[in-house]
Amino acid sequence: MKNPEFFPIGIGALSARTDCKIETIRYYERQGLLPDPPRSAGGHRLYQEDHLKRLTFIRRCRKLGFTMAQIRQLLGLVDEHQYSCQDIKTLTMDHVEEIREKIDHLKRLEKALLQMAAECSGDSIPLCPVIDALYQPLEESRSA
Amino acid sequence: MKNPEFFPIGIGALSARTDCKIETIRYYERQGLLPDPPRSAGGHRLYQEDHLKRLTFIRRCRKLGFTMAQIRQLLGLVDEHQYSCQDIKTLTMDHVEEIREKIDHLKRLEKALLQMAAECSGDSIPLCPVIDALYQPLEESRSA
DNA sequence: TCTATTACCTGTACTAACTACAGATGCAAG
DNA sequence: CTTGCATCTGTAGTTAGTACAGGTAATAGA
Repeated sequence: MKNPEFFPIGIGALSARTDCKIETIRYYERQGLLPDPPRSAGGHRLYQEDHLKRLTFIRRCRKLGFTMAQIRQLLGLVDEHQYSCQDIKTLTMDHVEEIREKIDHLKRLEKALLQMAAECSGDSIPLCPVIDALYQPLEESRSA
Repeated sequence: MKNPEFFPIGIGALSARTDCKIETIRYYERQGLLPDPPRSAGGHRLYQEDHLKRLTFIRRCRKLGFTMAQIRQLLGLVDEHQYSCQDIKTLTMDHVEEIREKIDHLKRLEKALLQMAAECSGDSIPLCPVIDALYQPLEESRSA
């Protein structure tokens, strides 16, 4: 047993166990991703194991790059007990497609920057083909 | 001549020529990337060719993924007439490095998602290894 | 039991890079 | 002169949180 602590736990303990800041937990609650937990007499949030699991799920999805809207969708399916493996796979592969597009885009940027930098002499003179290229009008892309 | 229009031009014309929304132009002005232009008697902004060039520069940098802070730095060098080719090359290659890190990160996400999705049967049963994996506690990453 | 120290509470404002709107004018053509 | 588009200012919204300020709750030690 790594954590010999018992439920319910406070927001601080939940934060420590999920690598999620306290403010972020309250933020997820406001956004409706986490249910409002019961409170102590004094108004402190008291969390059960279900909350821990759900927050773990949310955090892992975020680390995988899902947006909060996508997580909301995933949680919606799970909450309704209406999801099928196919649904989840579809959402996952949609997300993979988005990631691939981002990778493509970044690779194109990298290429363009490297091409410009390759023309730099590296001299200390106050003229630079990069600056030149960036200043050219939009319609024609600097004909050598 | 594609645009037989003469300076000074209004913000709408500048917007059309730079593929940059009017609100964005005003935003750049507030942020200090574009100098405050002279105004007409009634308070409308009047732009000269210098503004067009500078905005073109800013937009091109943004399309290449530079942040506004980085653009501010580039423009600072240019404005002071103190930049050298080496300075620009350094800034450019720093940015390339950031892009490479983003690509790496996205590739890792893609891999993780594909691994999870590969375990999906695609059946319509309400159980899914993806959901399973996402719900597992943080410390141990689901030992098969 | 008193007190000191955490832990936690709400509410607001900030981040980046815009976008969108409301409500009031300016300007140019017919 | 009026119509209608262009432009003006100022504010609020977007994403996914973070960072306070100012106050109360819970707890540990004396």
